[in-house]
Amino acid sequence: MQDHELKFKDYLATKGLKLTSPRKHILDAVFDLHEHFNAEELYNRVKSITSDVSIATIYRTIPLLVDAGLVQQALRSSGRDRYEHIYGHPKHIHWLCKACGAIVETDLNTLMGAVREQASLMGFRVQETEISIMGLCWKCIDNEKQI
Amino acid sequence: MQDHELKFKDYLATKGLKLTSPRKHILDAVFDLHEHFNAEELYNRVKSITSDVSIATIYRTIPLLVDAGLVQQALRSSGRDRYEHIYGHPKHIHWLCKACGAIVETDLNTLMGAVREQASLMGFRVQETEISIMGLCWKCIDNEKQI
DNA sequence: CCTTATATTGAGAATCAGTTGCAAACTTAT
DNA sequence: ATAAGTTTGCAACTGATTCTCAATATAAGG
Ligand SMILES: [Mn+2]
Ligand SMILES: [Mn+2]
Ligand SMILES: [Zn+2]
Ligand SMILES: [Zn+2]
Repeated sequence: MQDHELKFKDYLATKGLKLTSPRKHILDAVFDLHEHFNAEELYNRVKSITSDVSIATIYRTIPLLVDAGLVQQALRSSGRDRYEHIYGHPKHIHWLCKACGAIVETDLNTLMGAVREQASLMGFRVQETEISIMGLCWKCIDNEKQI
Repeated sequence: MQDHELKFKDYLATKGLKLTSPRKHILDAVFDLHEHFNAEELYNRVKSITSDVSIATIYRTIPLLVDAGLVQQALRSSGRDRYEHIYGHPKHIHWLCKACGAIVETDLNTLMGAVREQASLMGFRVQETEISIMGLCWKCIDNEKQI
């Protein structure tokens, strides 16, 4: 059994819930997917493996995965909530290019020092940070110059 | 005429649009309101001054204000898009307490140095930054201790 | 003023992501 | 096997936002 499967099972146990087959398939799909995803994309991914799911169960399972610390919300895009798996991944910053839509991720560590400093100053206990920076990626800046 | 009204009018002019009475009332309400607001809250605020608006016009005007650089999206909360006026305000970080829902704002400058450094390393041209930090405020940490 | 072209508005209908009620199917513990 | 509690798919629902459309308003030109 994989690490994240164990963690999900443990989490479910503490809530008196069970690791069922649909939940297992959803979990697998989430960790197979190395991009941000929305509920429907996740649904399609799971369906391509097994018919053993409904979109309702997708919507019901995502909050469980988030609460278990396996998934976090990512940048909402075109009116839909998006997510990404995080267990075993370092926290990161999202850089969104407004021209081409590319999302680049970078490490959060350098910024976290500054965040922690400000947090301790105001007595705030940080649980989650979401840092999104929008602008232009180097490719789109290059294109712009050529015009 | 106030500064932001001029700016809105200029923006509208460049788009061949007009500064009408409903738009003026909405703009005023936005800059009277010194908190984050959603469409309905803004609607109620405008209605308390004049009956000269509909919720449809609120929804139609918000994107104009955003595009004009007078308003920006803030943390979405309980399924509704939230906004805040920004013209003349420094960019800031949002600290959201997950226990009591309080939103504290702090200056962005200390963090911006680190952001810029990382940006120049990757050749990214920053246009907007959204930094949201979720956790517990000092009041809620205090309460927790007493339990 | 009058005319015309264009922009704007409110009202209500439509959309659509996400949620929920429910009855059938499962699980797990007696 | 029985009972108690959990899960699921389906379809109906919800509610924020968007869209349609007919009626008004606006601005420019004559
Ligand atoms: Mn990511
Ligand atoms: Mn703010
Ligand atoms: Zn780009
Ligand atoms: Zn608090």
